[in-house]
Amino acid sequence: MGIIERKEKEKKEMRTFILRTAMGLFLEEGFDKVTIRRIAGKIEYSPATIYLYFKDKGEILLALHNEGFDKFYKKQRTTLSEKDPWKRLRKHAGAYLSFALANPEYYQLMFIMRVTPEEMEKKENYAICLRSFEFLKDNIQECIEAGYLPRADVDTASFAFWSLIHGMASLIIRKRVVMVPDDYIRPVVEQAIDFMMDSMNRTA
Amino acid sequence: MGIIERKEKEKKEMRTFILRTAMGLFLEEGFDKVTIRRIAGKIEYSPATIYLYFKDKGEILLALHNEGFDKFYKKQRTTLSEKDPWKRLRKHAGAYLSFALANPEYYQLMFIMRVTPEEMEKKENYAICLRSFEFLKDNIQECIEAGYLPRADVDTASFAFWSLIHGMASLIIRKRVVMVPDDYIRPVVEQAIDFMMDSMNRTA
Amino acid sequence: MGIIERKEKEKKEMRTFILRTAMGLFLEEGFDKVTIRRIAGKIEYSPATIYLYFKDKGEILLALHNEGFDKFYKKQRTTLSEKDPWKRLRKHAGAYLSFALANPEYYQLMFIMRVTPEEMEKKENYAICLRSFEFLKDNIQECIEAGYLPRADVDTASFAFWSLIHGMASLIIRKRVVMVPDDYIRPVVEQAIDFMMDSMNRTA
Amino acid sequence: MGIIERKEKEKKEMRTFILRTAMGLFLEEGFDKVTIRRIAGKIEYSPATIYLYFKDKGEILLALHNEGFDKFYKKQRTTLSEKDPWKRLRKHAGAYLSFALANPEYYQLMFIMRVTPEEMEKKENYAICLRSFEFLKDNIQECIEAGYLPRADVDTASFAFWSLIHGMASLIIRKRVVMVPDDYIRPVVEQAIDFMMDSMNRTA
DNA sequence: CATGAATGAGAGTTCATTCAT
DNA sequence: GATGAATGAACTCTCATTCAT
Repeated sequence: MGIIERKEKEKKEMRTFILRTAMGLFLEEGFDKVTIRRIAGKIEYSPATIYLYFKDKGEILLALHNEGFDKFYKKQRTTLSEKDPWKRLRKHAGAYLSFALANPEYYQLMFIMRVTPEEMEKKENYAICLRSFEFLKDNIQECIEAGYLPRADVDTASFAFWSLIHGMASLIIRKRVVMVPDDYIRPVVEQAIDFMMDSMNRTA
Repeated sequence: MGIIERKEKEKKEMRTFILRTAMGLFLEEGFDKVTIRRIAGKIEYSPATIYLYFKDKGEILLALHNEGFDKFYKKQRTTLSEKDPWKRLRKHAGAYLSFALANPEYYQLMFIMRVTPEEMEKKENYAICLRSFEFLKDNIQECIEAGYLPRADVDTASFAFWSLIHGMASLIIRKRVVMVPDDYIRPVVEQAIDFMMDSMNRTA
Repeated sequence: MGIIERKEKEKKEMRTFILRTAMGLFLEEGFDKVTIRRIAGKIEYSPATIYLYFKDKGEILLALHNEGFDKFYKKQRTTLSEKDPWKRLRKHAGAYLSFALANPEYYQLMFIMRVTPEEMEKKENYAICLRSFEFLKDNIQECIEAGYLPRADVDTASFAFWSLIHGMASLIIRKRVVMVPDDYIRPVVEQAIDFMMDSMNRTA
Repeated sequence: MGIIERKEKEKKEMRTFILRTAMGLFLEEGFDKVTIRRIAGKIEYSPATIYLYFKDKGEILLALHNEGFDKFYKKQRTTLSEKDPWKRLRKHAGAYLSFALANPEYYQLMFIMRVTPEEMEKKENYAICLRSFEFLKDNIQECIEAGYLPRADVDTASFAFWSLIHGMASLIIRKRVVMVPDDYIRPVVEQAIDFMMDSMNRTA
């Protein structure tokens, strides 16, 4: 079935093309400049064409959202090179923030944007999100097993840890850290992580 | 001049009425349904009337933003009844989250919404934001002075603490805590705070 | 009837105040920024107050139009100091253009702005306009009688002369003389007048 | 590609349709009744449709402005059939006024309307205007070379001549020639031209 | 005399989406 | 598969004007 396969491949390529363009707009002009018309204009197709590849605008955003989680998960997995779970967790925190600050548009789609009840109540949509959370939780579980984080409950610690780093990421992305000049933000972040992790690790 | 006073009062009431209505729309339908027309429609006035009370849409949002910070600051100050700084900090965290979860629309305007460079980056606008942060910082400074949080730097600890609680609040408001059923969220939050605070407090 | 007189005087003063303010807006911000609201705002009265002194916006513009003609007529009469009718006509041309270029807003109201059929079909409105035209015509009549402008018909010559200077004034005011840099316009104007007048005066 | 051609033709026709409608409104109701909505209403399309053919309102006005200059230039060139430059100049004056009085809306756009600094002061926009002026200037240059207009400077004479005929045209269009009944205006105009041209031509 | 309050009408513009071709 | 053409429904905002007080 070479023909069918090729057709499918072409369809995928077009979808990718559209997504790349949408992302470009996102980056260059901000969220509310991502409109069907603008995407169509940029790829030099008609707006109607977009609808051959995506049901509606929401589907485009969802695809980007999922794409973001894929990229993110890949980034998370790079921490696996570190064998010591505690050091790995530290690395994880750094990688999380690097991802968020380097890809703020993805990060917004993934963790900040309002989700409509319908969209996100479907399991298939947040499964991808859970996968990343589970990855973090596994790391924390290992830390507990290795004796770091004495007395910590894995669910509680995971939620707390995630909240901490998401809190930093989202405050920075949404420009609420007005008390720190832009150039100093990264060191401040690192210190905050170190402080919190030192605190949590009673064995230190 | 009773008349003048009454007129002023009425004007204020109308402003309040508009703000309340905007807030209602915010809650019921989400941010981008908050339009001048819809507000006008809901209060059964003409759109033009809104402009008698507010310069433009930005002014309405800014007013709500500031209103939010006022309410928030009041809530923060209720913690002052607790004299022990460490217990007060714990109370502070609880109050923060209570405010955020009880007033998610305010919270979004205050800490989550994208800010346009011009409008909200003016010092007069984030002064009100800084005031709340300073309040937290003072609490943490007192904790340090009282011997809690040994070796913590006040700026680092303040940023970390804020990030932690903002992280929880914003993940919940934006419905990203899919792994916890709604009814269990509050206890999970409390446990996470306890876990983190216990960790930080080496004297415990 | 001192009271009635004073009342009338006050009414006139207010009208004048409004007109001055309207003219100021005209000058500073251009024609379409002259709105009832803006005038009211500038004089720190309510828009409704304006309507106590003027029937509607048209009446304000008409008043300014007439005011312009008064100023203009005064300027025209300054040429009377010149006894030789030909020299006086030359002076007249210069004075006309000086007025137009120094008071472009008045000039627009007087000679360029579209007039609604109703407004201008009333004799009382263009009587003031005719007066100025008659003044020019008288000057030209005297030129003819003095032997300048041989064979010229006074009506034809008056219309031609007026057209010439109005043409220059309006082209300049409406920025159509793109081939001449702003600084050179006045000399070009003077040369054009001299050229035309020399031509017309066969006795020269 | 017959299809593409036809599509292009249809697009052009629609643009023309819109322009014609705008022009109709201009004539019937005056400049400030020319709104996107009214145009749309008249052609029984939605306002949004207009934007498929024109970027914005300015583009429509600019198109009409340029269209006017094209028509005008064509009219100017009809004078070339006259070989004697002096007779041709006389014909030019007549053609100018005929154009202005037969197409007052075009004339207003071209020579009377206020131009916004940005839009119309761009060279590409007044190039078309200069072309027409140059055509007049060439005619006058030839007159000078042929011995008419002795001692006239070509720039001065061109500006003076243009001012004269524009003066007549704009005074008539803007209804300032209240001293002449409408039916007599054309003859008055012709006499004025004759008078002025006779005057200028010392060889007569 | 003055005005606060209100509005109907309307401006230009943009969007997601549809559908016949 | 692709699109040109179209639109309904919004949007923010401004204006001249009215009228009860």
